[in-house]
Amino acid sequence: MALRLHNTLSQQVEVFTPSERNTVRMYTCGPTVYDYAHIGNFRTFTFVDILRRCLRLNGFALEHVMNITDVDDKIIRNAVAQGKTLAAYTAVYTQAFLDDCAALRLELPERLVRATEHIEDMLLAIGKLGESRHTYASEGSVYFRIATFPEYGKLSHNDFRGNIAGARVDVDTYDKADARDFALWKAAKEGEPFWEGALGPGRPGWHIECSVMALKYLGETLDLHAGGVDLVFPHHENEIAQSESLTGKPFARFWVHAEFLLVEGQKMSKSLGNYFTLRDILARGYTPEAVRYLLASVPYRKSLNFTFDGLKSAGTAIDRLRNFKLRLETDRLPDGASEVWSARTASAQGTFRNALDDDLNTAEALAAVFEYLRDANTAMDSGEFRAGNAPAALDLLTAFDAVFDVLKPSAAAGQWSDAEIEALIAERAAAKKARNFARADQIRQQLSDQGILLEDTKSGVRWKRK
RNA sequence: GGCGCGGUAGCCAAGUGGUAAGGCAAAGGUCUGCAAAACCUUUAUUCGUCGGUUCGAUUCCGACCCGCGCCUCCA
Repeated sequence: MALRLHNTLSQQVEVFTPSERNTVRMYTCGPTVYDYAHIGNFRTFTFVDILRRCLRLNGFALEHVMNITDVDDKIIRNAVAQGKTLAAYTAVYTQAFLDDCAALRLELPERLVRATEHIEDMLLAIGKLGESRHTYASEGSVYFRIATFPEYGKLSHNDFRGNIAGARVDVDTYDKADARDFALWKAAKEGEPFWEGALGPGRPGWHIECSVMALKYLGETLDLHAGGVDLVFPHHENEIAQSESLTGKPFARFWVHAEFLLVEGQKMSKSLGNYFTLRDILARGYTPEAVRYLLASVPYRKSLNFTFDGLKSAGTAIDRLRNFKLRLETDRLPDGASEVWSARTASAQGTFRNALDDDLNTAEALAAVFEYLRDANTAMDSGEFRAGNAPAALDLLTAFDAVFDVLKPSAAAGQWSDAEIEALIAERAAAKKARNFARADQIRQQLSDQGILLEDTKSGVRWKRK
């Protein structure tokens, strides 16, 4: 079954394949590094990560570019207020973003690009757009003239031929010819950092950076472009207008957008006190894996209700998966292999993969794994599941973790070495044999204090870090 | 007002024109020196509301109600 994705352009779920050979050329919108990224941002970035992994699971190679927007109004405002250079200011939040991504196990794109390192490219592109009469200058700024791009609105499915009834209009509309026009180059204001160029002192508008960097590294027509739904309009619509005006070719074949995240059923906002960064959540004692699991478990096209209850239950679900894996690795199972279970495992793999292929239906993929897990546990209890079935079952978990990536615990909680732990376990076994349960429990407690949990099973003692 | 998404058990959530996956929570049970792990049973006659089509609708159509997003910077 081939991978299918919802394409915002067609508003349909379509079979996805790269246009050439086997490599997917994709671009996703990255963060504006004016502050720590919040949990809503990470919903989208987690979706992109899941998308990457599913593309790879389908045998595609990736050529993925993501931008870091390191120049914009807020950055300039904050940097100036703090008396820092743009570079010094954005370095802090860029690093914080990368750290957060690492904590959430988000793969980095093949190429991470910064807006400020492509100013020349942007100036060139704006110049070219000028030559083809897609731009006009006003009070030192340069704008893109939407009227020159008749297809404007094809992504957001808005019909802009009439008035924009009810739409609020930008305060600086007065220097634009049309409310829809957007800035390609913004004239520098007093005291602001700026770049010097053919267009006069200023800085690039937001939309142009994505077009320029995508075209530069990925060519005229991308296979896939992704981001959050809120970017559909105007950001991606504007990218299309610029890019297609430059190249005359379709900018991207697939546009894929992740829905919004709510917190406790409400939209996240600083005034409601439900605005969280990853750091805020980890500081409350939740693990990055639980956050990742929760963000990944709701299919990307459905808005995700982020709750602390949900985070807790994600943690419990992960524990159950880890326990299952540990059991597969440590239980002494009867020799041989059950044909029934060989078939059952293969079927679970198939269901898992098909669910992901179906527009990244992570909820259904998880259901396939849990259903299998429950039945396999039962079969292990009854002796029906045999040693020869374990490798395939572990393969299923490997496939699962290639996408969800939550099985390996993040923090090495215990300071003790494996050898020290094993020694204590041996001592406890001896104590138990001598029916010295007080000493046995003492050792259990001692290990527990170090974050080590012992489990007595039919196959012997096994331990894990909590 | 325009465009888009959604309303399924206590919470999260999948899904199909043929009679409701999965996770978490809760209760009871099995196993167990203790603990952990694991499993079993129970928890939606019902899928926002009202109509329509159909032998049959949660699933299709229409209307309405509610929530959310975008239309200005925004994941």
